[in-house]
Amino acid sequence: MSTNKTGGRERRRHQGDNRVTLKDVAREAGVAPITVSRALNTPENVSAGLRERIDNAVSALGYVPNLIAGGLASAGTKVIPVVVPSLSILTYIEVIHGIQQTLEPAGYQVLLGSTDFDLEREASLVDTVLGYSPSGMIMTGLRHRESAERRLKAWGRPLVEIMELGETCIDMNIGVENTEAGACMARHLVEQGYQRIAFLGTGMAHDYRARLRYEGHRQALKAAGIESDVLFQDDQPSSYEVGRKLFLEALDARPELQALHFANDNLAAGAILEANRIGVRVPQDIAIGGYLGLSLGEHLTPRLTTVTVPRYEMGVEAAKMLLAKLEGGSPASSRVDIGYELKVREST
Amino acid sequence: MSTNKTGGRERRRHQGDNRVTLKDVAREAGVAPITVSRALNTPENVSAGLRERIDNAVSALGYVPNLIAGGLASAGTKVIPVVVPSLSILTYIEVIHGIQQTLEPAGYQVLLGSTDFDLEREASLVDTVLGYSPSGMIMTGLRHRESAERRLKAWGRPLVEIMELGETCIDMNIGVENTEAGACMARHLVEQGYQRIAFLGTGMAHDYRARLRYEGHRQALKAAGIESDVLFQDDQPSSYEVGRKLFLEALDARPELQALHFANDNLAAGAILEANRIGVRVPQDIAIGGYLGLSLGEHLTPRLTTVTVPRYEMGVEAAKMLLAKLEGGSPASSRVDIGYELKVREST
DNA sequence: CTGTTAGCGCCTTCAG
DNA sequence: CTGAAGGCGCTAACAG
Repeated sequence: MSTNKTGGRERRRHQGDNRVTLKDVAREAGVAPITVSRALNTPENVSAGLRERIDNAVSALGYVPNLIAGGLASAGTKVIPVVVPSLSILTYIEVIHGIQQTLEPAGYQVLLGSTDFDLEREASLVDTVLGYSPSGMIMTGLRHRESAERRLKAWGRPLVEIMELGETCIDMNIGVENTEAGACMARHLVEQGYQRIAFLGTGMAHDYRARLRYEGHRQALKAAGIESDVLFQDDQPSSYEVGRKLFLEALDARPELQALHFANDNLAAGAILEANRIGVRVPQDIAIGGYLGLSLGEHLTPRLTTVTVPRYEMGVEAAKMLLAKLEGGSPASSRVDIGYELKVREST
Repeated sequence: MSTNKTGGRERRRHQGDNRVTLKDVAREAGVAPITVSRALNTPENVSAGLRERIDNAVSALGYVPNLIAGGLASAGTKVIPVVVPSLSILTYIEVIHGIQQTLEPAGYQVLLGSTDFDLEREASLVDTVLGYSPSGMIMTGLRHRESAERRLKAWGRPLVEIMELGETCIDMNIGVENTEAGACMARHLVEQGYQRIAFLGTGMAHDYRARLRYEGHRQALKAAGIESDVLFQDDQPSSYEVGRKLFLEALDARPELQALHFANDNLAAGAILEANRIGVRVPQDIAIGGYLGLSLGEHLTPRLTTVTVPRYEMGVEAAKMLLAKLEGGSPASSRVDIGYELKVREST
């Protein structure tokens, strides 16, 4: 059945290497391999007749391009590494979701990388993923190891740094002003008349964006002439459980507290749920504010006051910026402030 | 500064193609390229002296391997595509997290793919990701398009199908018996003495695993001689909001209902939160059961009775099965039942 | 233990 | 619009 009349000694080295190649298609269609390549990648450069013959051959043989070979030859794969600090934090998941939903229809695949908030691992991850000759890349935050930053700059392809906003970025930047967002909630609490206010966070030793929000919180309280150093923190990843613990701890240690500013909605939700359980009234006994805008917040009783950040949209926009640059043009802007919004609900 | 004394006409075709290659390292260390390759991949096959010279050259030049070239030459990249139906559903996220945490330390990267529950897209996604010559792959569910299944079988490398358990799989399988899990909760509700029981789900038209749980629910009720067709459903993705809507709808349409069996904890949580808000007592006025074991369930008042599935662990195990096979051996078992557990809490 | 040789499958360049 | 030649960077196979 095979057309293998010419000696049949072609060495097939790798196991399972029975895949149909461009060459097979070319033979079937009676054209040169390069013509098949063109018919697939730039059909407008191939006559209609050949195009059809080639398309037929492709589906007859069930040809699927080897993207690795293509990537090697053209020095770039349609892979976009997305490096985030954690996959257990909903925020990053939602951003990734936005990125993926935007990139996949454009023919790009997301290569996932997680650093666990460790810049050293981030640097080595950068080395690894650059090894896949990606066309572009998305990273979290603006602070990186010197070595990673150098590598990325030398690489010179489209790169979007997300979640945070800064004066200088490697290539493109989209995010929010964490300091301002933290200050925003703090000011709101002050305006509501609360005086004894605490900040409650977790993993702040490595999550510097949370630290920035705390910094904003402190500045705002200081500006209002209020004690600004009441801080409760923990090391574990954010969860309802940690929020609950922090809440009980604060209640116990500083019963005079009037308002709690949580570093994120997971913690704040854990606190409200515990308040429900033990009969602490929010906000009458104590007010609670969060950060993020998780949908859960709207379903709690009382509904959670929070500073929302459009996370899914941030992912979408980051991907669009990348695509714009990948497809030749330059993005509308290489630095976009995705913004945040104070949602005053019932918990403050 | 450069050592480019030999004519300097080497053609560098691609933009930005100033990367250090294996050849550069070889020249620097005064050995053949293959020796560098070996020093990096199988150091035990290179003498200590050369190894050191090579390591020095590598760091002096800042060499980073081109994984694409390596992948082409050795017919396999250290990329593992993970294909899931959705990135907006926490379940899959947690599984992915487990997979990623297990694969990354072993030197593999996760390539993300999402099908939106569309088997047609799944099939084309399979074609695409196979183009990256992955070493192995993880897919969701046991039902695929004929074309995808054929392709995957012909591919012949390690593949784990997750989330569901079945008689026949392509290569390896880990998951739970959805039908039994559904029956388990239904039986529990009957044992608690509830007679008028409804099932409430969403997206069941495309999510056949949810349909299987409903099927189990029906069988269990039928076996107990109870009306088993009370079903409320919706098309949107699961969310607290949809759970809330379904809950109100059921309350309104069938006030005689005594227990609600939700297709997942997101929906069930939405219902409990709404019950809290409108003053419906759970379980006194109506009982509520879920499926998954989301951590939120333990923090609600009342705490949610649910059938838990170890999602993170399933990801870890799936990755381990894959690694076992990739690293030559064969996994302990190629079909593992990760199990589920009925957690009776306060909501039933 | 080290090197030589010959590709992996595709795409870039340059000719026709 | 189509084709021939050569190479992307690395590694498998086979010597020494």
